[in-house]
Amino acid sequence: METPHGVVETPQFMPVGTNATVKALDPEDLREVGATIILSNTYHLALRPGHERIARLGGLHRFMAWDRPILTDSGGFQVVSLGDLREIDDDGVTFRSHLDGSVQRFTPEHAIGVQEALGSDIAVCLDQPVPPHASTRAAVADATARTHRWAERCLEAHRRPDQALFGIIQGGLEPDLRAASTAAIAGLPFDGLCIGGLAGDETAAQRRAALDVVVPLLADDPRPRYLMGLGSPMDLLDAVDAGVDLFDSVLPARVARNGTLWVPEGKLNLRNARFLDDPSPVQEGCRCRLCRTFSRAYLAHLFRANELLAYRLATCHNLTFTLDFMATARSAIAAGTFPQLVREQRARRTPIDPANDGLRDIRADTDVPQAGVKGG
RNA sequence: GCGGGCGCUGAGCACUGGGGAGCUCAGCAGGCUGUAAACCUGCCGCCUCGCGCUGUGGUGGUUCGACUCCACCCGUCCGCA
Repeated sequence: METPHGVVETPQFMPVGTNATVKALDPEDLREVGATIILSNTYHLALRPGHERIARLGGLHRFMAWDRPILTDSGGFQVVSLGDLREIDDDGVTFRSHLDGSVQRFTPEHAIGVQEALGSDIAVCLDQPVPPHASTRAAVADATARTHRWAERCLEAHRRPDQALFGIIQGGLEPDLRAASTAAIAGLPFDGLCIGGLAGDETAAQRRAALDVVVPLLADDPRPRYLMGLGSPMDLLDAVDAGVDLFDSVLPARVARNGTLWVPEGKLNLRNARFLDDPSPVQEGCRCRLCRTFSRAYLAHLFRANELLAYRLATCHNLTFTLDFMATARSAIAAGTFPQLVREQRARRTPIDPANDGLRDIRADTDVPQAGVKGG
């Protein structure tokens, strides 16, 4: 995928930097973990520090000192995540700011204007995502139709020729609505196609079923397919297998800040007492700055002491793990061994909760041979 | 020696003449998927896990009823001598 700030190999994962920062990391860290493109957020930056200010300061890339590609989310997700603070009508969304309670009006045109001011490589349409389970079919149909109308308005409003614009497919878990939404959005001259409304509380099987509706309809479509919000390794692999090119998620970074570290054998909660005397690295052989230098015992100590370094080191590790995992997938695709990789990884999925992220706690896994997914 | 404060839980602390295992921290686990998330949830006296048992320093007293009020003692802290 080519952008003004560089080429992005796919399938690819985008770390999330909502407030013009991937929490706890600086751009040098981001390069080191292997990020080639990151996501930032229209809604948050419009409220603070303000998109006009960022434009005056030279645009988002210069502002945050990140010279690689940036995709900006439209604020559509905040329609869901700030559910208590907003009202939707056909023209747009009225938010009560989560920062100061002030009233904020978001329309498709405004979302595009903000993103053009930010100067992201890829802008995204304002949409109305539907949580998979909390919605009736009528509500899904309604939100999806509105998303389509807004998509056309976003296209109409979009001016910058140096900025790509992605449309968003909705349709919930209803196969016919998904299919209709795919046709509607793919029928418009977007540069890429987002698949929204997943990565929520649906099961892995339900998500796969939805993807198996969308992707075949795009079989001859060269545009990138971007599943919004997906982030756990096994979920990513399933979605790549289904034919998705691009992902983003707060999960690896948030989970890291909250003490959970991903390793090939499972997940480690570094706040657990059992790591306090563990001199081994979080992941043997990992190239990240945590594993190169520090022990599990040290990281466990940092978390207990609420030391800021814990967040940086843990985030570096989980993002390295995730991005290397994607690199492994790309290599396997290039080598024609991707189906084997998928089989291998599926075999490792925990039998207790197949819908979980496929990472099992290694306490229950010490006698199981490792399949060994290693990136880099 | 005199005066005063305080005594239950790993620590700190609240409320209370009638139903007390209440809060914060620490501790022990779990969760987190287009970030209102360095956050949230559960547990945190004991057991056989049931709305079960025990528990407010000690001894007396007042009261129908005392963790609560009174007296003395013990411990501890502060002030004065």
